[in-house]
Amino acid sequence: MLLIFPVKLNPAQLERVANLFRAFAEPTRLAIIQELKSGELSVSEIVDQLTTSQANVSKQLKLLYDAGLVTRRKQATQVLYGIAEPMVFELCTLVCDKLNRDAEKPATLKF
Amino acid sequence: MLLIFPVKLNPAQLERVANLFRAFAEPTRLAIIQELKSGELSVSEIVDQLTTSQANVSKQLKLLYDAGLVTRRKQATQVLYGIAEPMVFELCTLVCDKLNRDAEKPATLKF
DNA sequence: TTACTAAATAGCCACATGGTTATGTTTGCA
DNA sequence: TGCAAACATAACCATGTGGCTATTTAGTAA
Repeated sequence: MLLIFPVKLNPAQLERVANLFRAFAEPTRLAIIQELKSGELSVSEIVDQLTTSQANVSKQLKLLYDAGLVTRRKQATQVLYGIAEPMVFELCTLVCDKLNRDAEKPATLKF
Repeated sequence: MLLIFPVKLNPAQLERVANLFRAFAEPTRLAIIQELKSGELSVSEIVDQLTTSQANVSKQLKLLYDAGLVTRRKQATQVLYGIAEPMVFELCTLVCDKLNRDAEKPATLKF
């Protein structure tokens, strides 16, 4: 049952696609992804870089993990997380490029 | 102020990126995008293809329009919408590819 | 004008979820 | 044992929003 976008996806398939996009649809999770860009980090290392609680970071990491976007690896008392899919960066780059194109257009064009 | 993902985005920039992803994070909006894949459609043509109300389709189209993802063009009494960004298809393709890769792995791998 | 169609908007509700605080659970070390 | 550190989880709250129905607005035709 291949999911090929040029072909119409059924509701269940659309739901799965939407769920994956939803993982990227929160600033905190994007911030976590950014931190993991240069390699694995422990939960507390991530917490130190963000401005939210440890509980929230763990919660969002679980969501990213369940979505298959990050890897999880125990090392002594720590848990190291990393990016599981290079696709993650492609997605973010595409979106950033789009936002940059928009920013180049003068907003006052509409009169 | 270029948004380059390899560089750390500030909170406001992350918010903008998240907002764009959020536009893709609902099955109904993805279904609309799917319908527009092969070209412009009027609102009622879209409504005919989906299983939701005209009011909801208009609402979601406005959201997509505000996000800069679709174009809007009046023609007589109708309003034609189309895809504004080829990037839209690239994003959906990347996500579908990822889901396909996941589907190929036997789910019973975890024991 | 009146009537009809197309689309947008308003108001409302139910649900999902990001964030918090508090508590568990596991591991390493004194 | 006991304690502390690192994460995970639970319970809760406030907010956002997808969807609905009802209404409004705009364009067309009679």
